[in-house]
Amino acid sequence: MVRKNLGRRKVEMVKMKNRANLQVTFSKRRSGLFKKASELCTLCDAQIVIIVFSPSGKVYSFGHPDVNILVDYSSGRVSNTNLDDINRKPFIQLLNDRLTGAKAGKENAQGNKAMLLENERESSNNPGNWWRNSPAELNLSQLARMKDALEGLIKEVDETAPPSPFHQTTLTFYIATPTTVNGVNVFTNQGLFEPILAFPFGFNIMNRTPAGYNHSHIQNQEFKQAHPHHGPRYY
Amino acid sequence: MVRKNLGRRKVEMVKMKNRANLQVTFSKRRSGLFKKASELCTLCDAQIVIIVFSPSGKVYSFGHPDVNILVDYSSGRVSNTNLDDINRKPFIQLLNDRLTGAKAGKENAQGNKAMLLENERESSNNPGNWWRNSPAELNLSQLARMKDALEGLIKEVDETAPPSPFHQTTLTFYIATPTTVNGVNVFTNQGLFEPILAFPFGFNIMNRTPAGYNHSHIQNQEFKQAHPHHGPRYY
DNA sequence: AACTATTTATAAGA
DNA sequence: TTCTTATAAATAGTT
Repeated sequence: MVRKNLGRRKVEMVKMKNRANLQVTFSKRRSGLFKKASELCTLCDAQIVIIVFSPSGKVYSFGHPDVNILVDYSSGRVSNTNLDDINRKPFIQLLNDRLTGAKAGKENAQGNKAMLLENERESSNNPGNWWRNSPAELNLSQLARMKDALEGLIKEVDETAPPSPFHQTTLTFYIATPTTVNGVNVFTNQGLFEPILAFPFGFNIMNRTPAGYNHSHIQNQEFKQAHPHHGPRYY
Repeated sequence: MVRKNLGRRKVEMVKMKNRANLQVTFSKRRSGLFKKASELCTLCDAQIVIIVFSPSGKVYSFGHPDVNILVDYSSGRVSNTNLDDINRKPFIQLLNDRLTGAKAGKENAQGNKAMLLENERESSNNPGNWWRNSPAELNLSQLARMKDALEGLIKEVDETAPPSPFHQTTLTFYIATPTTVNGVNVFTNQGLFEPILAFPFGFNIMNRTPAGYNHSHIQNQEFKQAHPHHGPRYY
């Protein structure tokens, strides 16, 4: 009987020449890498961050429990893995607080940021705070509002922060993309709009799959028309 | 004939209960993860950063071409992958310049940092600048000096930087560990002492395998006596 | 750290 | 892309 298929073949560890093959291999192996990371997190209770730049400059990331861990360790106490430790309120949480305050102010026309910050814990349980819900619950309108909120936060930070070699005006936000690839839950970012890094990293927020939407959604013609700014590749 | 070995067995995707098993699985799979990343870099010309926190709080990292890429992208132009772009001199390079100057000043008792900074390019070719050599060429005495230099840099940054919510006084440095695990060249960090992140990240530099030394070296009794600050596990 | 029987990943081809 | 298949590679449990 004749073999239909030669099967997997050994591949030499050098840069692939065939561009089409390289693209497909990149995609498969990136997926495999993230799956391995996911398994390591699950089996061994590890916390992992991965950032991958494709040769064409696209950015892919994996984070568990979420990419915010990079910042949560800013206290210098790596061994402290208790993310709920209130004494270790990280930089990013402060940013998110401000975003919460700013956004709530807009929404409710109350505008008292200080008060809203104090009430942060309560307000996070407020159903009006849609941006704290799971990504799957967001619709396109909400995404647009979230983008506004993020841009407002970036502007606010720019205007507030003093000049310093340590300060950069660009903040990068990562919108969690709970995508399922090959039936595997690969991306484990739980946050809704967690920055990858507090330090500027700079890729365009709108080149990501919006939270709550996966690849299939984006392939949808209706989505494409509503979101022409989205490029051809999303995760 | 009797089987010597039951072979690999399927494992349920939940946190492992047995602590000893978890530790060995963590080690094996982390190694595998880094190998996969290394292959993806080689085959597809990708650039990857991985940071892994073990459940016990230890930190392991992988970076190709080096972890500095996180900072090199601070210009916000992710698509520009040309690390040699002289117009995009990153934050970390500035830090390294200062370290170069400070160290050279100490070494040569000349102390004119500004001048040394201007001469940075030349001086990097100076055989006296041992810290620019490949990690394999470093000995323990040099490592100790490097540690001093790094600590000096951190102090200098602390004293110079203005207070800001964006500034933290802790800088974290990663000493490249060109370790070979199971015959696989897993760590590809080329830099000698590249920070993982410009943003504070804070794990103790001396909990890493010193550059130029691998696991076997560290197991050595002589090394242990010279470096009691090194914990039981090094990569 | 080594050993194998297995599971898992994946290169090609469709 | 996504599916299939045969093979390469990773690894769980053992020693």
